[in-house]
Order: sequence, then C-alpha cells, then structure tokens
Amino acid sequence: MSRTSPPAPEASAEALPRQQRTYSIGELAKMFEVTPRTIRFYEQEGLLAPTRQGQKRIYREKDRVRLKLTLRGKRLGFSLAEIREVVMMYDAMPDGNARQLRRLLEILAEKRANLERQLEDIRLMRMEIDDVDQRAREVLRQLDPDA
Amino acid sequence: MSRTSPPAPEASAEALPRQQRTYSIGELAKMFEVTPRTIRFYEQEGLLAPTRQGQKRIYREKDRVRLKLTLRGKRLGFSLAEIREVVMMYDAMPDGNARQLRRLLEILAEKRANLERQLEDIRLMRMEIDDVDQRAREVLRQLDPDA
DNA sequence: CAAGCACTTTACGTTAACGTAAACCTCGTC
DNA sequence: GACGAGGTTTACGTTAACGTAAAGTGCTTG
Repeated sequence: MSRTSPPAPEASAEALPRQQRTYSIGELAKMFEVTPRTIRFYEQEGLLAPTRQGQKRIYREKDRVRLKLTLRGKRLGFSLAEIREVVMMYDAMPDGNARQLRRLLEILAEKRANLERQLEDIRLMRMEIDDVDQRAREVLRQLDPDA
Repeated sequence: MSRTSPPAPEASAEALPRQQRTYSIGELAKMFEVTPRTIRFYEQEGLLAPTRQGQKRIYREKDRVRLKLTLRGKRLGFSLAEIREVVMMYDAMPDGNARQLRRLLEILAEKRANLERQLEDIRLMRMEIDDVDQRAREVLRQLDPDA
C-alpha cells in the first residue's frame, strides 16, 4: 500500500481532482435530496450505469452529472424516456453514424422548441401570478388598512 | 321567438362578444387538442364547473380560460392539485378573509420561486443542448464533409 | 461475537392522470 | 323510424415513477 512521493490521499477523503472521486449511492442521494431507490430506478431505466465494487455500486463524476441532468429534466417536466433518449444518443455520439447524428439533431431541435414554449408559458404565468398578487394585496388593504 | 330590433344572432354563430359565447365539450377539446375525457376529468377534480343545459355541459368564456391556464400549468409540470390550489383561491378572493389572502400570497410566492428555478433550469439545459448540438455537427462534418 | 450501519435484490403497493369500453340519451335528418 | 353525430354516466384498465417492506450481505466497532 505504498506509493512514491505525495502523502497519498488514497480513496476516502478531501481534495481529489473531482474527476477521480467516487460516490456511494447514499452520498449521491443526500447530495440531490432523492432516495437511493430513485437512483436505482434510474439505473434500471438505463439512465445511469455505475460500476461495481463487489456488489456495491460505485458512481463516478460522470454518473453524478448524469443524475444532475436527469433531475433537471424532471423539474422541467420531461419524462425519463425523453431524457434517456437524449442522454443515450449523446453517449453514442463519438462513434455514431450519420443517421444517428441527424436524428440526434432533430431531437435536440424538438427539445429546444419545447423549452422556448416553456419560456413563453412561464412569462404568461408570471404575469398572471403578479396580477393575482396585486388584487390580493388590494383586497387585503381594504380589509386591514393598518398593515 | 321574436325579439325587437337587431337581426338577433341568437346562439349559434359568428361574432358574439366572446363573453357570451358558449362552447360544447367537443369544441373545447378540439380547440386545445385534448380529449373530452380530459375535460371531464378536470371538472371532477374541481378545476372546471360548467353549467348544464339539460344534461349537456355548457362552457363559458371563464371555463375556457381556466382550461387554458390548467393546460399551461401542466406543460410547466405542475400537478392538477397545485393548479387547483391557486385557481380555487383566486375564485375565493373577492370574499376571502385575511388569512386566506395571506395564504394565497404565500402560495403565489412559492409558485414564483418555482418558476424562477425553472428559468434557470431552462437556461442551463439550453446551453447543454447547444453544446451537444455543436459537437454533433462537428462529428457530422468529419464524416460527411460535403453537406 | 453481537449489533449496527450501509448496502443489496426481489417483489408487491401506490398515486396521478388520464384511456377505453359499454350502455344509454337526444337531437336533426334521410 | 332508423340512424349517425355528439353528448352522458359508470367503471375498470393502464402507465410512469417511484414507495415500502422483507430478507440477505459485509464491514467495523464496542
């Protein structure tokens, strides 16, 4: 268990370059405020592919990023299937044939269009919320002028 | 069935002030590209409350707007329960007591915060999509320089 | 070595948001 | 008066995305 020069901060602790760091399922779960079950489920759905150390799952930086992207997608209302579609094609990119790549570009365009519509939806919903907010405050002022 | 002066464009057709227009469930369904079942379901969940003409549901402008807001909420990933929460309080506003109104303001603040996070999510996801898009195009150029 | 974590697999349960099917009205029209 | 187009209720089915429970593995710690 001896290397050569540096104090050898082997596996457990502090300031690893983050590219070599690994995570347990529990760590990731806390980190993103989800349950281990959720993470295993995402693996089962083909969104994550951690390696194993014996029986235990070992997550690398890549897996962490994937999980982050997945959860972000979820917050935006995408289904796991949609998310997988992009993520898998992304991985298949380097050796992807032209058809696959064009298909990927199509999907990306779709997603982008989707996002644009969501932006518009958010804009409108914001206005309505502001409106309701205004009215509510006014009614409150009437009821309770000293506040 | 006779009135007095104007040609009496009674119920069916063209240029009603839109405030008096009514819609059948089928009309609304096509208008928003959902099924009647969905609309009935939303009613059952307390999001719509059309009047009846005999047995048939009659939707007014107000109902149309509600449906629109509901679907917009859905596109943004809100649950029907969340949507109902806001919509119902909005309706209860005029005669709402102060507690209700403050509660409404709280909920609105939550929703707004939610929207802000979504905006950030969209921003990030856009960047990633753009990135993937770039890479895909590059790989394509390598493969197929004459396109 | 027992006890306690953190992890594993397997499997059945649950909730939201509709889909789908059956069986029944009620018009205008051929 | 049969019929087709729309509407209705009732009820069971389906899918996604996990939750929950049971039973086992492996380490390290008093």
